[in-house]
Amino acid sequence: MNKKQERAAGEAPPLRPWDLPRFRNWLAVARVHQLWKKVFGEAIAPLGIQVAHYDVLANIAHVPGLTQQALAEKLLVGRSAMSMLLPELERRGLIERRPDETDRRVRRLWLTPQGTKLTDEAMAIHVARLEAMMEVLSDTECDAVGEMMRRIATALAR
Amino acid sequence: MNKKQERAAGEAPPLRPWDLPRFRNWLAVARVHQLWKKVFGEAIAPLGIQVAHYDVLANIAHVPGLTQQALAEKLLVGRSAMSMLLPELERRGLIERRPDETDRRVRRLWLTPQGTKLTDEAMAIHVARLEAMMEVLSDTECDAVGEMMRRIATALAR
DNA sequence: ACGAGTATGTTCATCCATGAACAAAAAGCA
DNA sequence: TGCTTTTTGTTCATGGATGAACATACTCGT
Repeated sequence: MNKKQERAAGEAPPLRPWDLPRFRNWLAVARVHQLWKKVFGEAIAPLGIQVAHYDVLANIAHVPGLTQQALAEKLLVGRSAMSMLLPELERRGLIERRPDETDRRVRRLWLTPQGTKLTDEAMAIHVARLEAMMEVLSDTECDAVGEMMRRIATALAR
Repeated sequence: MNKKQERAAGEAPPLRPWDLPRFRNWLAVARVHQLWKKVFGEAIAPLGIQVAHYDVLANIAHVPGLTQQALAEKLLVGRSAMSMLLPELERRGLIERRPDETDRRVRRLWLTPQGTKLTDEAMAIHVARLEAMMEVLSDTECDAVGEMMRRIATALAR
């Protein structure tokens, strides 16, 4: 007997994502990503910052003198989000926005000593938690995941 | 010569996430997830729904009669988010909220015929896009990713 | 059966992110 | 040089998600 409900002739049965093995696998990816954001957010909350703040600080630490535009692209958010977020970090003395010397439109981002200190602490928490999470994968497994994800990313951004 | 900046003796050099291979690999995971959400959101926009709506509809299609609580847990959001979202879907005639017969607190969720039709269309788009995205992985590769992600998820939810 | 504790759903104030509209500055082009 | 187009950043109205406080209803232990 057919487990599916009756359906008029010629009408294709609806495709359900849960029927596909690929979907179940993708679901696991999405779930891990969501869980990580929650776990990491709670881990850095004691420092008085949120994940969005950390992403900004860490990227400035990685590429000092970044422009707001470049930062927004890295973070896959709109420029306006930076215009809302950065003044807060500046007010708290964590970052500095200095005008570019040749292009008067752009404001380049730098960490203050205080911001550097906080970012170092946050990054330490970050790497510790990340290592703990990825501990269940061997190095080769982890690299394999990264390689496949990069393959997917380039396919998606076509 | 040491590329790192001078540092007082006894002070550990700060750990930067970008130094770790595992971080680069994880970054690829996060990037793919963000990209997917954007791409899929644009794909179902013509149907007049957003990803959050789709997640609700698809989960009701998968488990008809779901409670709001169970749905919120599946989606990793708070119960209040459902209280805000579901009335809108009900107003548009896509879902129905019927009280449970024995427990008068819970409201169980069902798709209307109209909602079923829309969800079928959305799920078709979903699986098509998903297959297109995962096309660059072989079946065994895809399964391997899923298995590793499930391993990480259980480690995270400890 | 009674009361304390627990579970479900709603409301509300608040916070973030978005995207359109805008101003200022730079780049391209005749 | 002038004029248009593009780029960078800001402002603002909007919408979505959150978590605390609340009301209602169920459960468990006695």
